[in-house]
Amino acid sequence: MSWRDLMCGEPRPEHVGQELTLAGWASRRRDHGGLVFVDLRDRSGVTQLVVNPERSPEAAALAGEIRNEFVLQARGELVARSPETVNDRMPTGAVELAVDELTIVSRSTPLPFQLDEENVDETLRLRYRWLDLRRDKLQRNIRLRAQMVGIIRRHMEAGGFLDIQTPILYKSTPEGARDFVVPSRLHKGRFFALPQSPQILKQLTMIGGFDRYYQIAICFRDEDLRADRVQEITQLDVEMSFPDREVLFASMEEMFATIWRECLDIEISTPWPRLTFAEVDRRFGTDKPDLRFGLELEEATEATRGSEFGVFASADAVRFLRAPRTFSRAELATLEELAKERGAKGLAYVIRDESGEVRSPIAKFLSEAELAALAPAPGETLLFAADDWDVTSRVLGHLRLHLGAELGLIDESAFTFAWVTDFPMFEWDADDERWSAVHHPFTRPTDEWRDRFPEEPGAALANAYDIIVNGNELGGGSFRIHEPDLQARVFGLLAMSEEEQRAKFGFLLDALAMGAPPHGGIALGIDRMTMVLAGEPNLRDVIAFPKNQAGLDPMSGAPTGITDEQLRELGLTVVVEAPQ
RNA sequence: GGGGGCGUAGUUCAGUUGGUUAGAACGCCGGCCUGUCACGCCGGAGGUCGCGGGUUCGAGUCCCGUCGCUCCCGCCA
Repeated sequence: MSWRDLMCGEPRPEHVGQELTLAGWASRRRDHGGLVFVDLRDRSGVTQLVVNPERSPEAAALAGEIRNEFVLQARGELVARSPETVNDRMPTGAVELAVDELTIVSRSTPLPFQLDEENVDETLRLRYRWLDLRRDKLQRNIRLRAQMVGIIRRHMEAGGFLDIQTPILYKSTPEGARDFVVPSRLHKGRFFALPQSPQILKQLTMIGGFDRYYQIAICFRDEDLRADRVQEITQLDVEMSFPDREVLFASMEEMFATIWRECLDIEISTPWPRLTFAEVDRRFGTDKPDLRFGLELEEATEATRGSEFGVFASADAVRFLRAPRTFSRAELATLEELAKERGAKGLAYVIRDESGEVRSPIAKFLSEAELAALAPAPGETLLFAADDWDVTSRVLGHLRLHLGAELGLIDESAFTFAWVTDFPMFEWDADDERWSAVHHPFTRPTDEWRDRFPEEPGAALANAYDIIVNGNELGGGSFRIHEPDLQARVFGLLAMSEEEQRAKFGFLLDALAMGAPPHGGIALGIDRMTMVLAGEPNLRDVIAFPKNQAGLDPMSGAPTGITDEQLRELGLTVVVEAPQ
């Protein structure tokens, strides 16, 4: 006898009259004393079993023992339900299995939480993840992810990209995020690092002659977590030799269009808009703007240069949002809190109410000319940030998102993709008093800046790009440096001595010196893509076995201590006592 | 490293200005029930109110500390 003839979600009227065996979990039992109904569930759906003592006394006797999440196998005849008992809410609601033979394959202890309960404490869900995974939402998310990965692989293979694996045990490059390190038993006192990205290795595959590479790679970063950030992320890593930006962009756009079409039945329009970093920073105050709504930042630095309001007159930048309504005192206080959270010292505002009256604590400082330049229309509120440019971007960019949601400006059904290009090469690290790479130190400057980036590092632009959608960054990439002298100059600007360059990246410089083709690529976050695709606010709900926000696994207890014997073998001493 | 929120039955929650024996729903256990589909009805068990200390005649409730989770800031080339 076969294990089952159909999945639980499959029986339809055309199967009526067939003898079938179904197997799955008892998601619900309704015991009428005589008749017993069981909702039998597997990954495909649910079919109702009817156990009738007149049809099978043995099955009826056993049915009384069924509890939630028992695994059952049932053989019987698929019958049509009488019209008044058809359940329109389920796909299999017109039929049911009249059970002749029932087997309790596997029993379950009472569950720590119910599978149809919402808002169950996440720690509990993670501890019993095998149960959590049976819930509809997790089933849907994990399946969606697998479907998406399948599409990605087919797309990359069709484009001639070769799937090449790179090592998980690799070299620590303490630049950027903190490394996860792994001690070496064979070489005591030495450590591998888990890759933060296969960046250098994929460049080496180009130098190694595979001119199109892709990999679905796991990358590790030992940093604190967030709802949308975990320590091990899965990314689609792509690299090509003799790269053509149009080819790469078009390929990615087509891939996303296919994913959205096949997974959501949604057509996304291509090609996507391309915006420079300078433009999105100016208009939206962020490098990953949500383009589903307007409410763009406006600038008043010049208009208020001579203002009697000292804060405006002396600030590097005075910028504002023009919100299409008025706010109460309490609402303004909330907005000011949000602004201060992002580093603002305060939040000045100008309200012109419907009657044309201007209400503002700073109105008395503003001249007629200044007010005229700002031009608040009746029913509008202007919200100001005055500080250095980056602070005004951060504050107003954040307020813009808050107001977009609050004022209902966002079309929740829309997916607005875009490319952001021309990122700065470098940013000044005030703590370390040196330049650091915005993207990574292998990123190529634009042709315009190729030879003169050291003259004005803060203004130099990189040939780098990000994919954004609805305020999320899904990934980014760049063209890389393939000339050893240019690479050494960039390392040099990053305050890396020649010895340091040799120690950390000597092998890359050597490789670049032996016939490196021009190359470039992109990396996309699979987890975040799934999150956007599934409409999930929490990254952990699109990962089968995630860790919690503290980076712990409540299911297995990892990370755990290791035995003294293991420590001895590794040549390690632990100086911190692990808590119980 | 810092800030906000939460912590009461197996689960999700309620619990008034501090006041009798801490409640509800679901789940669990027992019983009844042949057309339910969140089945229904009757009965029952189940609590160190996260933990420690304090104030008080009296603390789930107020105060202090601590632990855990979660969200955010820093951090994440």
